[in-house]
Amino acid sequence: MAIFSKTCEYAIRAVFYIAHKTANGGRVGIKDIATGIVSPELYLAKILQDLSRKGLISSYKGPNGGFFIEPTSLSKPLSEIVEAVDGDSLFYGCALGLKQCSEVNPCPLHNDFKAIRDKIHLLLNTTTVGEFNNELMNGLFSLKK
Amino acid sequence: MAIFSKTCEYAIRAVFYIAHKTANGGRVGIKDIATGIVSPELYLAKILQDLSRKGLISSYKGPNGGFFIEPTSLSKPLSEIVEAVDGDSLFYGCALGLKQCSEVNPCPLHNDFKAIRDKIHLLLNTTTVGEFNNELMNGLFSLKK
DNA sequence: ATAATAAAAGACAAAAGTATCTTCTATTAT
DNA sequence: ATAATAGAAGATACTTTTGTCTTTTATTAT
Ligand code: FES
Ligand code: FES
Repeated sequence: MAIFSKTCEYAIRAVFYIAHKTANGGRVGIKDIATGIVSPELYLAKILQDLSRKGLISSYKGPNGGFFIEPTSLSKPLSEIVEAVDGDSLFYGCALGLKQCSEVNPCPLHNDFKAIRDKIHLLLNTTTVGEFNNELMNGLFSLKK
Repeated sequence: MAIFSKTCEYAIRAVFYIAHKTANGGRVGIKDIATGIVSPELYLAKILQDLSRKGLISSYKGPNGGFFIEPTSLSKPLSEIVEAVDGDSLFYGCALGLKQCSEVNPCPLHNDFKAIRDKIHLLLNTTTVGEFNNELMNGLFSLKK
C-alpha cells in the first residue's frame, strides 16, 4: 500500500505543478498540468475542481484561463491538500484499524505508531505548497510518473 | 487513507491474537480468532490460509485443530506480515506515486519522506510477532475493532 | 469406520476507487 | 459574435478491494 491514494498523489503533484508555474503570475490549463505530471486529464479535472471548490487552488474561466495559486495560498501547508482528498485518518486513525485510536484502549502498535504518525503530520504541516518552486523550476525535482 | 490495507490490519491483529493465545501451546480456531479481533470470519480465513502457505503462521487440521505460531516464529518481525499482504511499496515506494523512488530523479517530498519511510520500516522490522503477548494476556492492549 | 472438526479452494458478489465520455453552462479575451 | 477555457453534472466502465457462499480435503477422537 502506498501512503496516499492515487487521487491524492495526483492532487499533490498537480498543486506543486500549478504553484511553480504560476508563482510569478499567469495561469496554467488542465491539459498542460495533466501532461506535466503525467495523469489522466479528465480524472485530474475532477480532482482540481474539487480542490478549487474547497478554496485550495484558484481558477479562471475563458481564454487564457486556467488554474493558478494565490500568492497567499503558496504558504498553505500540504496537509490541507491531503486532508481534503484522503481525509485525516492518516493523522489520527489507528494503525490496526480500531474504530478509535485512544490512549485508554490502544492497539499494540499505538505508542510507536503515534510517534510516526505525528512525524508525518508535522512534515505535511510544515511543508508548504510553494516550498519547492525554485527546485522545480531548476528541474531538481520531478513530478512526472 | 489508512497506512495499511484492511486486509493487512486483519492480518496483523490476527497474528497478534494467535501468538498470545498459543504461546504456551495449543491451537486456536478460526471462529475464535474472528470473534477475538472482530473481523469477517470467512474473509479472515482466506488471509490466514495465505499467511500459513507463506509459513508465517502454522495450522493443524482435525478435531482440536486450528492455527498456532511456532515458538521460533514468535520472534519474526512484523514487517514480514506486512510485506506478505501489502507488498513493500510502503517501505520503498515514492510518496507521490512516481514509478521509481530514486535519488537521481526524486519527487519534492523524497528527502523528508524517505526518513519517515525508514522509521516505519525500522519499527516493523524491530517489532516481533510475539512481542506483546504479556500485555495482550493482561488486557493492556486491544485487538477488537 | 464414522463422525466431528477445521483447513483449503474456487466461484461469486458487493463496494470502493480509478478512469473515461458526453453534454451543458458560465465566463472572458478577441 | 466567436472562440477558448473552466465549471458542473451524469452516465458508464474498469479495476481492486473486501466480503460471502459452497464444496472439497485432511485430520483425528471415538
Ligand atoms: S490505537 Fe492503534 S494507533 Fe492508537
Ligand atoms: S522519489 Fe518520491 S519518495 Fe523518493
